Amino acid sequence: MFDLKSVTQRLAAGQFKVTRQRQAVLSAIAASHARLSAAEVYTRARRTCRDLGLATVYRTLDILIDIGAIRRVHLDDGCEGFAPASAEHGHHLICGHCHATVEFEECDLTAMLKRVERSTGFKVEQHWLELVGQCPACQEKA
Amino acid sequence: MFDLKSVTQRLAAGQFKVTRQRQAVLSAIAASHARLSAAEVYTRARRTCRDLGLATVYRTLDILIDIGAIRRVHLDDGCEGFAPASAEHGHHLICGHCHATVEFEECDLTAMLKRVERSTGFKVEQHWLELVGQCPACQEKA
DNA sequence: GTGACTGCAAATAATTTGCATTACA
DNA sequence: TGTAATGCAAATTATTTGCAGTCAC
Repeated sequence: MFDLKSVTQRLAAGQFKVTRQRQAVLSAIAASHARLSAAEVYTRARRTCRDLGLATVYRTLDILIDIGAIRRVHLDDGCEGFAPASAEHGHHLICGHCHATVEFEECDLTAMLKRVERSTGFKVEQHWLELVGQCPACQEKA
Repeated sequence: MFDLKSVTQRLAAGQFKVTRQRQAVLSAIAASHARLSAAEVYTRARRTCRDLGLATVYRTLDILIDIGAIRRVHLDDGCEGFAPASAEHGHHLICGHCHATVEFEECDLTAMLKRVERSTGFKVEQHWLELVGQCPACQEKA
């Protein structure tokens, strides 16, 4: 689970210090249930921590990815965004409208991967899967 | 199929002019069987067309995506790359070592998507899938 | 001929790095 | 207290845009 306490513990368990800035970044991501760009994380985290620098946000995001607390997602404009990662192996489903983000674990590509491996001779090592759609709330509004 | 002739025709069929520069970009991508970054396309296409500008490469790549001749892929460093797109609906399998790229069409996520839709309430509209592995040649070398 | 296309250089945007200072453990 | 972490500003990298000249049709 992505909850503040457990992530803070994981930070401390690593060789990482739990600073005011890191907590602010963490809370901003935890509070938002959408994928955020680095700039968005910066803006939100700054509400809690006035003197936060953008460089620190980038540095913190890297660490959070390292310890598996968040995951990179691909944005439509080519840049990268970040979303909380609860599951060990999960993927993200993102609302194309409001960017609400849900994580799902049911990802059984095994059969497909086998077939692709057989037909191409490649050995598949990792996969990158992201779904875009419309969340319940945005469906109602439409 | 991604073959020079058909893409050239598709260019002409649209309102696009078939210029020396566009042909160079096209040939560079066709010749390489790997995904390329914009800078790599530039370097390669320049061998054929000495006075090619990087801006033109970007402009051309956009057009090629529009007419469905190539597809964006996600690079490990966060930037974007480009790979030939033969099939209407295909995905890419990329060698993590030499970047050789193969397109595959066997992508039946239907069952999985149904399940995800049911459990999340989202309506899935598009999916982004990319596989990374090791190509036959690189497996032998290892 | 003429409007789309181009190169170049300058503008923007996204991210990273260097370094003197601060603050967690 | 010692060292990792920080803010800021400058550096780097990726991409886009403006514009005068050029070329495909």
